[in-house]
Amino acid sequence: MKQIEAVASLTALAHDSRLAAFRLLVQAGPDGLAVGEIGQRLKLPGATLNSHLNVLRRAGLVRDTREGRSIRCRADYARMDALLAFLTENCCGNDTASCTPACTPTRRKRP
Amino acid sequence: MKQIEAVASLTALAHDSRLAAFRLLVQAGPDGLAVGEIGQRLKLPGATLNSHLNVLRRAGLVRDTREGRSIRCRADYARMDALLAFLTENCCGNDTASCTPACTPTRRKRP
DNA sequence: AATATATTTCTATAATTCCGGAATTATGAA
DNA sequence: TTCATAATTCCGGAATTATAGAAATATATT
Repeated sequence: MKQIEAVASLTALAHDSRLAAFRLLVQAGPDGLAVGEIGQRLKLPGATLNSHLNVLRRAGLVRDTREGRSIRCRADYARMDALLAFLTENCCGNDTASCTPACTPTRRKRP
Repeated sequence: MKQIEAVASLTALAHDSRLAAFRLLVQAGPDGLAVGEIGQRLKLPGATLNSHLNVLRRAGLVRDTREGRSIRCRADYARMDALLAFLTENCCGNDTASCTPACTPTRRKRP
């Protein structure tokens, strides 16, 4: 991931409503949520929500597909992971001695 | 980590110069870098750099200690990790079946 | 076709952030 | 104390972003 893309992603997430919307989608999983559903949960006017979703879309963090007259949004996990990797890239100059446990994130357990 | 803290951290990182500075510190490791050193590497005027560092400090992502007339900055790894954890929290509703490998970030291996 | 629902685009106002020169503060050296 | 270096604060104009009403578009239903 390029720095310019990382900044776009971080900018997209750096807002109360957008971060809330993105986390809803992350937690919703592969099924995602319809735009209207997000709006109901966050209690946002349509135009406001849409402009925020557009920021997340441009950043590549949210994808969507039309389903009838609804539009279903999903978090792009690969994009999110690329962003997290970018932040910790070459942490401590890859000197594992000084890097652990200092900058080793506590990660979810793999099943 | 609270949402409001996450937004502050993301806002801090959502800028070209600030992200570059933070990554320099992440990669520098426990020794960190002096303010002036960061300024030289990023070629930023003092006032500009300082205002950016203040944003990172307020967000809790950068700590510093005075050393003589220099001030040495360090990335706060715990804070960074908390932010990454916040983003992926309860991913896919913790349904590991749908969550792997979709939203399992590839992170650095533990040594 | 006519109507209802879902979402988006357009638009304007309000609010916030960015930048860096100049002045100021802090520390160490002569 | 005087001087030099390092870093910070102050300030205000320029640029960007946020918000949401109204109008427009897309799809489904009758």
